[in-house]
Amino acid sequence: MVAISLPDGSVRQYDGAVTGADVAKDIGPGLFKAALAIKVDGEMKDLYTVLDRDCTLAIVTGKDPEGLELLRHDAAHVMAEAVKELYPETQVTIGPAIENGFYYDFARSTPFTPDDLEKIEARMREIVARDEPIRREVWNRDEAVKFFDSIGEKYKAEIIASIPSNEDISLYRQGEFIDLCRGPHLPSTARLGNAFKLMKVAGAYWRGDSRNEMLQRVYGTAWATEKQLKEYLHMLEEAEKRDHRRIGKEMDLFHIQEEAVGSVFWHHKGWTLYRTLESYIRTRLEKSGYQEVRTPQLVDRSLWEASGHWEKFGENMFTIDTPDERVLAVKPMNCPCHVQIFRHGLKSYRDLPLRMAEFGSCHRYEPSGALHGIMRVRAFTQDDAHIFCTEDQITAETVAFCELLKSVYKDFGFEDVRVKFSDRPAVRAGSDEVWDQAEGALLEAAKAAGLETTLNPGEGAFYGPKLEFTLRDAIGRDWQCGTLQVDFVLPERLDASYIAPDSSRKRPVMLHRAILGSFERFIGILIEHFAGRFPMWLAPLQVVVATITNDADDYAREVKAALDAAGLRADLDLRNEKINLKVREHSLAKVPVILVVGKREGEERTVAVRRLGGQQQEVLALEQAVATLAQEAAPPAA
RNA sequence: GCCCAAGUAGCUCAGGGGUAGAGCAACUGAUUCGUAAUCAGUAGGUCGUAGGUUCAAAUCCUAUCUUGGGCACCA
Repeated sequence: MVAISLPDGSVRQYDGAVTGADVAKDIGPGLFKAALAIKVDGEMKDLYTVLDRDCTLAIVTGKDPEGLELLRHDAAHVMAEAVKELYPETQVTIGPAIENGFYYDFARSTPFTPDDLEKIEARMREIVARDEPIRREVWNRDEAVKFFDSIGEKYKAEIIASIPSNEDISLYRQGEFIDLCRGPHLPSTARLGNAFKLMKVAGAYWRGDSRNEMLQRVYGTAWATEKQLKEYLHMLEEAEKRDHRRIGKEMDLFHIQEEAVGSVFWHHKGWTLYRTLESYIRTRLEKSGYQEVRTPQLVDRSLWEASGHWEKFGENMFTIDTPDERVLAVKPMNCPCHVQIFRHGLKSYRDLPLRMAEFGSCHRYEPSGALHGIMRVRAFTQDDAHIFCTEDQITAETVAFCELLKSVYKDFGFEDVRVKFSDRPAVRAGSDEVWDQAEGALLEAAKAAGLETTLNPGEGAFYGPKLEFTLRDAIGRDWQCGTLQVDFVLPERLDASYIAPDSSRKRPVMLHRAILGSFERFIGILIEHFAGRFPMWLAPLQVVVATITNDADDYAREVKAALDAAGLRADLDLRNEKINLKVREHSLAKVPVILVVGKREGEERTVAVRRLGGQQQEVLALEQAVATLAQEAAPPAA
């Protein structure tokens, strides 16, 4: 007897061993049809796994997250099968499920064309229609290596060869195609359905190493239903509409051109946004006990040699040979310069913690392929600061920083921030005791600040662990903005010290920290986050006064003057055009407020307030409207 | 840096060996009009750059730059 407990609490008894498929069929033909796999005692298994002892069982369908992942994984396998049928000389490598879809890396001398993608996709649908059973086989490792070698799949053979030789491995066979895979898989190719689409081809290095050969990666998306697929494609279209590069152009915020690759030309509107952001964060820093400084752009190589940047970061630095035969570097970071200010004059423990902030303009020679709009550039400005403190102060300073960061993000409407904790890398400076303390303090402080962190093992800086705060852009890409790094190394290398209570000289600890990250990236994220419809306080142009007829011109000028006097960023539209056109144009330009004035408003000294996206207007007395708008336009920190 | 794709009017895009096209924007004129497109007319381009093939190149070839999507990178 085999007793199988189902998620609803019921138990089914069977005389002997059954498969998951039998149980599903037993429960109902609808469920059997939808069944993709099973979960036995919490573990994902093939639908046709034999159940010969008591267990808990859940039938997994496309509605379950695990089922969807399975579906995507199978889509990758079906794609590989299609490719092998169409282009037998191609070697297969790996093909996992990823967020929203899947990919498969192929090795072949000629790259796939967009045309090939269509053919592959069509063949995939044929394979689905063929309804090929997908079955698991267990092989001996060495035989599997031999087998894949014999059919010319040297990448597969290499993967299997890296598995310990005493382990058996599982292969999955569907039609003529056989692939190494841990599984589980769908029972047959028909279960994949047709809610998938191949998206793009891209190069990808074998085993993710740029020293290896480049493979052809084909990306696809796959869903449980056609409706979900459609929704996803629609979401991508919407995301494209809020791409910061598109909106930056539409709203006349900035541009980038060939002669200054990786650097932003800020137009007046974009620069207004930039200045608003800068002034906001400056106020926040001042209120949090930071001192703002300004350090040089060009610094002699000797300082970078002393700090270690010349050796560790040299490839990313712009350098200049001067007529007097010196070599200067355009600063890629502010930290060494900040240490110079710290070193200037004797510091006492009473001066600590010393929080030194700079809106430091930095240049880094980023690889050409890394550049991306204004999100990843070669010239950028950080809201950078270094906190010089004692080891005892690390926790308190970290908590205070996290609080400040959360509060700043909240002011922009970012509530769900991903935080990664990067711990000690293999190559590092400092003793294990120091690392224990630094990591412990950082983790404890993150917890105290109410942050949930995911571990990013071995990704810390060579001088200390770090917290990375990431925000997600319109199309799901994560961008690191804020950071906090604990550094015991630079104070040592650049000989920073303070006088302790016992009048001995001690090394301070440096906390490198940024909230926005870079203004360029953060503004890019803001543009996408708000789709260009900025809240009043950030909007480059806050109010447009639009007239209905020229009779209202004089009054409109008065209204504009009142707005100017209240410190609002306002424009005047006196053109001889219909109000419909004016409303349309300023709405498309995403101006938060349009004040419509006609003859009536002039006589009554009122304005008709029309808010972006709103259908109705509100008629207010001029003074009242200006006061209300001025209040709305105040930055959160003021 | 590597793989693929794309660069045509201010913007969005069509054209694919035989004198360069559309819509919107711009400009000119008319229209003075109550909340997302008033009408008419005019002007606008070394087809990314440099070579080559050809009687003839935006179109084919080569190189190069830039952009986009990935990969690698991101102290």
